[in-house]
Amino acid sequence: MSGATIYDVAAASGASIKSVSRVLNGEANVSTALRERVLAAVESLGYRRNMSARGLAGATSSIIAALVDAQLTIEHWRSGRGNDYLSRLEMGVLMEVRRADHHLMVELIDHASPNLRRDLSALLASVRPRGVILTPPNSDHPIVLETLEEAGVAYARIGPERNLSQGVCVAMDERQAAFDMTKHLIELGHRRIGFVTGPIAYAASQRRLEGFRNAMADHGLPIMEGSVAQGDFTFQSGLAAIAGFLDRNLPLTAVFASNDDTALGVLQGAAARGLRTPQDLSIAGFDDTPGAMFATPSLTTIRQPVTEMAALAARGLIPGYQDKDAPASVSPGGCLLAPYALVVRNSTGAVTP
Amino acid sequence: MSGATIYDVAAASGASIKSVSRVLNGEANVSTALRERVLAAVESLGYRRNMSARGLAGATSSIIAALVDAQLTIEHWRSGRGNDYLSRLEMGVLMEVRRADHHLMVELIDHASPNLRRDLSALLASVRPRGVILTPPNSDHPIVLETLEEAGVAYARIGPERNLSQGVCVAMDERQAAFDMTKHLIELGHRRIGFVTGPIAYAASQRRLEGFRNAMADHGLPIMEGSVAQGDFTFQSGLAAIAGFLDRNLPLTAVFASNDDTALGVLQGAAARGLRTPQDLSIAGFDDTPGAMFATPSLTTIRQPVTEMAALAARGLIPGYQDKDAPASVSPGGCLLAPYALVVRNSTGAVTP
DNA sequence: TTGAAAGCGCTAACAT
DNA sequence: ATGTTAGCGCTTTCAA
Repeated sequence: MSGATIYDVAAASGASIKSVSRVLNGEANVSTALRERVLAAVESLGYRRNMSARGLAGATSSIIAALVDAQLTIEHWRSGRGNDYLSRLEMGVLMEVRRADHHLMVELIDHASPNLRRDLSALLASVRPRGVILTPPNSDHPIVLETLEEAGVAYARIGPERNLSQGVCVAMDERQAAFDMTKHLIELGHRRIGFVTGPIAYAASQRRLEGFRNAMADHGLPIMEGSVAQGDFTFQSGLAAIAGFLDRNLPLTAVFASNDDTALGVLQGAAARGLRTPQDLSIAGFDDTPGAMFATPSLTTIRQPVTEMAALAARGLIPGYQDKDAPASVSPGGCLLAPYALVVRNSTGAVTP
Repeated sequence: MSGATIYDVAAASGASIKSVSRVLNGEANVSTALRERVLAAVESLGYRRNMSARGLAGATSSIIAALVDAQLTIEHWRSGRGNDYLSRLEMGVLMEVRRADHHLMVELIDHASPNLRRDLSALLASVRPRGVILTPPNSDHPIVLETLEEAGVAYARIGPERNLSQGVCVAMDERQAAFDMTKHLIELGHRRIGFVTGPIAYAASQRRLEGFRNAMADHGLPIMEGSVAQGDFTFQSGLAAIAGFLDRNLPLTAVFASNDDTALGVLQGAAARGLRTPQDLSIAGFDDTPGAMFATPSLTTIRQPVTEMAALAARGLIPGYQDKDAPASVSPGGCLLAPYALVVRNSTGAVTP
């Protein structure tokens, strides 16, 4: 039952193992009759291809590896901040992978290690994954990309910054999303809007800032001196940013933070200084992490389509799965674009004069 | 470089492939001289055993599979609640797995599917994992356990309820933790404490309630009529529970919810009715999810050692790794026990008469 | 203590 | 359109 091999299927269906293999892999040149006999045998024997044997005989295994940054992950874990990004990513990969009889493997890689190249190529040699999924900031890591190229392993990059045509590129329109959020605030009557950036190392930080700037410019609004604070995607940096704004008596009516953790920091910092949200200060975030929904007030934010991006990535890595569903839209650079959403909750409101 | 095989290592060290294999697997009967020559060759060639070949030739692969419940996971994802449990679990497995040259695979299984047995045994036949990690409620799922036994695959159960000696059992002392939290509230002067339970399907729900009851009894405190509300681990059920308490004018000074999501619901519901926390109502949770830290006020809770439990589970599944570190404590039932922690934050305070 | 040889269950060339 | 055969890189007998 559980130990049926391709030979058993061949025997039961009166075909050769090669024909069985053809059917299983959806190759051409199989008569309908044979295909059906084979499929029937597969079903009745409960046959499943042995993953190890496939991996050993073929050029790659049936594994999609998510390369997760060790430092970042451990830091997330230590801080108690959680890692919502990772679980949403996995969700997307898992949904695709199961349909194609593939598997998800999670691997930690340390992008700052001096042994990065050695460790990564050892991993690739040992596992020989069908494809690898890279998340920021590894999506743009030169050594990682180089090692992958050398090993001839297919890879998908989520939210990459440069050389968008290298590998499968999947992204969301960060700039447009930040533009939309800023526009949302402006339409609520806000004119003096503060912004808290993300860390410089992340390409997304820059895009989000651009979207903010563009929206302000498009509506003829100036960006006040000192109203753009440098943050680093942490709660702490949100606390620091709002403290800075208030200490300098900037007459802001809204603050747009580059991610939710930061926005939550702004929210708490503002509350600590006696400001009510949204009456005295509207606050917007970016990402739509779980905390956004449960905050008081709940946070207006951009839902980042992590799951959808991961699904597109996985689909792009598994041959024969690209276009089974509606084709995704594509950016000028050639990236597959997943749709974000502006989620309006209770932390933003009309400006009260 | 990346394609070195065991034959290359054998040639470079002047040994047979069997000797190389012996060294790699830490088997006995290898002279020190030979071992060192082999190790040197391994190092200089950058050799790593091919995962697929190992899996094909041996009885099991070098994969630890985390069996994640599909329904639960998809539901978490849909609701935007996040899945902190999963990422903490993976963290623990990943830390152990890399030291033993093993890998983490994440698989979705649907515990409510009529095809559960078939799907699971197909998975096991295909992957042949070194071991499988089960989380609640699958830790006690009879079909899952049966299928695993039949397939002869080792498994670890996290937080199981029954037959604790079956498989590797890993847990925390839920009852004692709930006892400690209740005691914390009592020591702050609270005498009228409400409790919100978890879903009946979870063994932990019952344990936590017992801990609460025991602590109340130990301190000679009665449990007021109607002060134990049925919840289901969701934010909504917290909202409902506090609404129920308040509608019936129960003079509670504190509420202990069975998990953080529920506690956050209680917190928000209480605030909506004009109660300040902790001045008017102290609120305690359980789990220490990311939301607990960022809530306003931040939530007093029990830090569930998910990562540590997962690490113990992984260690228990990889032969030769059991006792490399300090041995874990063991419960009467034979479970490995990971240490929880009472995290006192700002949602609990002394009762104000 | 060491080694030779036989598979594990597939895929991939190469027939037919 | 179908089948034969030779590996893939290990672990596992079995010998020496």
